[in-house]
Amino acid sequence: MDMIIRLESASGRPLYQQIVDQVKHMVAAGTLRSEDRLPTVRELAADLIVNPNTIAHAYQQLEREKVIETRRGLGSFICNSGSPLSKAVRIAMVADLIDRALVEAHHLGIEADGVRAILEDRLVQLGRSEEKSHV
Amino acid sequence: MDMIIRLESASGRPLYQQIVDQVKHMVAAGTLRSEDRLPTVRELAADLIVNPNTIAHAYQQLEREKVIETRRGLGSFICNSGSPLSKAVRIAMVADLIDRALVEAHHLGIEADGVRAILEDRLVQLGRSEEKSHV
Amino acid sequence: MDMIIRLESASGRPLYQQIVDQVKHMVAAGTLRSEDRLPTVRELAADLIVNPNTIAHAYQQLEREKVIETRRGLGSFICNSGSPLSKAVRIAMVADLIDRALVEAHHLGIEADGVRAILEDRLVQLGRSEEKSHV
Amino acid sequence: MDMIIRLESASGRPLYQQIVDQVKHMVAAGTLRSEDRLPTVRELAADLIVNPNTIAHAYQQLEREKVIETRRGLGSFICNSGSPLSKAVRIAMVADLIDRALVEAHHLGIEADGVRAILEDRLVQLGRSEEKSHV
DNA sequence: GTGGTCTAGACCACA
DNA sequence: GTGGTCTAGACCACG
Repeated sequence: MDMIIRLESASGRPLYQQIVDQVKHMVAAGTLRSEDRLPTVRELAADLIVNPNTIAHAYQQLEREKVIETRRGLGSFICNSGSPLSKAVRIAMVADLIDRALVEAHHLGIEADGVRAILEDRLVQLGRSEEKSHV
Repeated sequence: MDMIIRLESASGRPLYQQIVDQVKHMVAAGTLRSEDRLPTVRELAADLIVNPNTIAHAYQQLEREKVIETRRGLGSFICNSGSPLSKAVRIAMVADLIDRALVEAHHLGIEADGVRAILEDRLVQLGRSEEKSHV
Repeated sequence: MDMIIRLESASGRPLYQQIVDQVKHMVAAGTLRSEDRLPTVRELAADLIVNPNTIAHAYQQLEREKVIETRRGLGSFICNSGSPLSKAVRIAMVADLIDRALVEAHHLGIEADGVRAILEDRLVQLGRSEEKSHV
Repeated sequence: MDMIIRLESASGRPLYQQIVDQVKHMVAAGTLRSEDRLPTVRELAADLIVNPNTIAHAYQQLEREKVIETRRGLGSFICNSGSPLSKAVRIAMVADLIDRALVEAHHLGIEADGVRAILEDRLVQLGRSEEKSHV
């Protein structure tokens, strides 16, 4: 199975960050599971046609966030260990992201109920993408 | 009334982006309303003790997003936009931000109910800052 | 004032890690205080005769650990914000380091009281180096 | 009796180093005593499911540190060393490790009394693992 | 001028 | 063969 990552070099978002985002998304969606092995740094670099250092940077950030663990000489693997951050910090991080979504929603003319509906929809989508990957 | 903006030079988020965020936040909360006049670039630069270029950059972005309108020789004013984007596009933009929050929440060990609770909390916070502005 | 860092390229310990260690040591000892400005990446690179990327790597790690904060376009500054890690994790980290010291002490024939004495001595030294820097 | 070693492939710490640490820990705790025989390289490699080279590397380092002694054709044995280093050097080595713990503790917001408490706790833990080995 | 990102390519430790 | 470290040098966003 290939891990499918799609980079947009024009997006302004750093390449390594796009990789981090997409791996985290796949883990949250269940497409990648605990103990799954990621492509090696060199493989993914060749696949995405970017410098191996860029991939290494992304993998190191994923490891710092405890999304993956790297076993020397073997490769990198998804792990599901809990975040070492304090609960208050974790909630603040999510609250900040929710805040941004709410402000943006207001400017786009989407009210509270609309945001609630979108939230429920995305929760379902994230859950279902797991089933999709088994079809 | 002064427009109160608080910058964190350490947040990693660019200063101009923080200004954009906070102006949009104030509009979302009702602290700023259509036709309200913003401080001039120079005034705000002196107030926040930052480079005027930084303020100008922020105002330009706000104008691009149709949050404010600059009238030659008169200053910048909040305009009630009415987003020109289609409903589907607008929902997709908010859904994308919600998605990021959900992915992050998953990795921080915060489940669906936790995110719902945070959403309700932030909705209340946004509402309250509106009430404060009515005092 | 120069920030004095001494690298041993033969020590096996990565250069960037040696820089991180020494900055943290100086902060703990009071030689560097909140709001003190660090040399720029390029300055320190020229000073230590290493690649600027190596310094940048060290500074980024210090920022992740909330030892310094970097203000875009201005430089890096010592900050004294608390660790975002949960208390249990923080205690475990220190306990692990203490454990290593205890095991090493045993193999070197130093018993519990000896280690306690060394601890008290180092506590005093760390405190005093602050006074020394003011002479 | 088997020598129980538990490796964490995710810890970042090299496997061979973890083996060295744990053997030294067992000697410090009294679980292993002078003249005790260690498993052969092949036995331990099979037991831990790692490359024999890794075990050999660990044993070589233990021998360099005079923790074990390899007797041709007989195997490896714990030796009660008696470090050849001068007292001043030995104290300096432990002091350096304590220093690192203190610097880390400072940055994690753990004060002197907290470190003292952790030290006493770890001393008790080391002692208890010795008692367990007497059962 | 400041740090951040990315490329290219070398060397080393580890398994 | 795997990732980690370091060098060298380019380009860009930010202030």
